[in-house]
Amino acid sequence: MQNRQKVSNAIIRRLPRYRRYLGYLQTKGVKKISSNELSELIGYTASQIRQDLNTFGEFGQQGYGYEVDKLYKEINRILGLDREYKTVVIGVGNLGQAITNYSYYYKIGFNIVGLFDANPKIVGNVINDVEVMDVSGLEEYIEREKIDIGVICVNRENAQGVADSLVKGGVKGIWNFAPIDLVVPDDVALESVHLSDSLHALSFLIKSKADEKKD
Amino acid sequence: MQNRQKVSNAIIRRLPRYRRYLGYLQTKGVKKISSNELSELIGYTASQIRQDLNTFGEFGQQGYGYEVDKLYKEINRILGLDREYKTVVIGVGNLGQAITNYSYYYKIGFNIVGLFDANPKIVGNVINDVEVMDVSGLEEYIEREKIDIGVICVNRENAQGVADSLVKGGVKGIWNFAPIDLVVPDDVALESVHLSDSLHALSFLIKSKADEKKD
DNA sequence: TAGATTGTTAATCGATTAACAATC
DNA sequence: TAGATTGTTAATCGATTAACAATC
Repeated sequence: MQNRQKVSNAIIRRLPRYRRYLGYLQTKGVKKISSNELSELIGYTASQIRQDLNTFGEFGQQGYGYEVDKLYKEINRILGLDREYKTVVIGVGNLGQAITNYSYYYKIGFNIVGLFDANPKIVGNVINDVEVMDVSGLEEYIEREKIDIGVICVNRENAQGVADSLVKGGVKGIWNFAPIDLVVPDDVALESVHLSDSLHALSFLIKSKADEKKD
Repeated sequence: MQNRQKVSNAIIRRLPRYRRYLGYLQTKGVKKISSNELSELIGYTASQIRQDLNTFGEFGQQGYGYEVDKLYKEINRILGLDREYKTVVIGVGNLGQAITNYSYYYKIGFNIVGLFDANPKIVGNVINDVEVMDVSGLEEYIEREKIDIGVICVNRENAQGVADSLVKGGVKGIWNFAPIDLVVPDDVALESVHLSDSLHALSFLIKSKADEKKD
C-alpha cells in the first residue's frame, strides 16, 4: 500500500534514527515536537525531516507540529516493528553469542527460537533457554518452524552455504555478520554488518584528521 | 598531502570494500585487473571505480589496467592500515568480549592492549592475555600508554562518559557500539556501529519486499 | 483572526554515469 | 602501430535544501 515508489536507501538508514530520538523524547515526557526542534536534536535539517516523513504519510498538524507518541508508533509501523519475527542464529561463537544475548536483551519482536552450530562440542549447549542444534538440520527446521530471519555469525567460508540453506528454507530476511557480500534472491531481504569495513573506515578517518592538522 | 578536498562519505564507505575484493583477488593469484572486470566482481560501475581511485592518485596504467598487488597496497595505505594502533576495549560484556576476540583474530594492526570494565566481578579477569582493569583508571591509562583507539561496548547510559574520558586521555578515534550518538571534538574520529538500527533497517526491508509481492 | 508550522513544489547541490582524449 | 584501458571532463541523475502556499 505505501511504497509505490521505492524508498531510497538514504531514507531507510535515517528511519531507525528517528525512532531512537522519538523513543528518547517519550521517556522525557515530551508530547509534541516541531520539525525545527527535532532538527536541532537529531541533526538533520527540518526540511529533510518533513520530506522524509511525508514519504510515508501526513503525520503532523499544520501550525502545531508532530505528536511524539503518534509519530513513534507510526515509525514503528513503517519499520515493521509492530509484529514479531521468529529468528535463528547460525554460528554460536563469540560474536554469535554476543548477538544472541544482545538480541535477547534488546529484543522488540525478534525472538530467537533456534541456535545452530557445526561444532559438535557446542551442539547441545543451552544459551538463554535455547538449545544449540546441528547446522545440518537448518533448512528443514527453517521450513517447519516458519522462521522469518536468519542471523549469520559463521566465518566467511561457510557464510554463503548457510545463506543458501536459509533461502531454501524460506526465510524472509538475513542479518549477516560474515565479512563477505552474500548473494540472495531479490525477494529475500539482506542486511550486512561488516565490522572490519567499519573498523577500516575508522582508520581512514583517523588518518584524515591527522592530515588535516598538518595544514 | 592527499586530501586537500574532503573525501565524501560515500567514497570512504566503498574503500574497505575495494580492499576486501583486492585481497580476494590476491589469494586467487590474479595479477592485474581492469576497472571493467572489477566492476563485474564488486558491483560498482567501472566509471565509479576509476573516479574513486583517482581521488587518491593514478594507480593504473592506460591500456593495461591495475596491478592487483600494487593497488591493494595503495588502498591499505590510504585506509591507514600500514601502521599499528594501540587499542583498548571498554565494557567487557558479551559484545565487548566478542569484539575483543574478533579484533584479536582479524587484527591487522589493531592491537588490543587494555580492557576496562566497571563491574568488580569482571575486573582482574584475563582475556587473550590481557587483564581487565577498573574503568576508573581509564583516562590516566590512555594518556600514559598513548592509546590510539577506544572501543566502547558499555551501555547507552555510560557511553558518553566513557567517550569523554577517552577524549581527555587523548585517543585519536572511537569505535562505538552503544546505541547512542556520541558527541566528540572535531579532531577525534568517531565510527559507530548501531546494531539495533541495522536490525530495524532489515525489518523495514522485509516489510517492503512483502508489500512488493502484493502488487 | 494572527501566528505557527506543516506539506509540497522548486532550486540547488553533490554524486554517479557517460563520453572521450590521452597514452601505454 | 593498433587495441585497450586509464584519467578526466561533461552530462545526468538523485538527494538535499529552500521557499512558500495551505491550513490548523
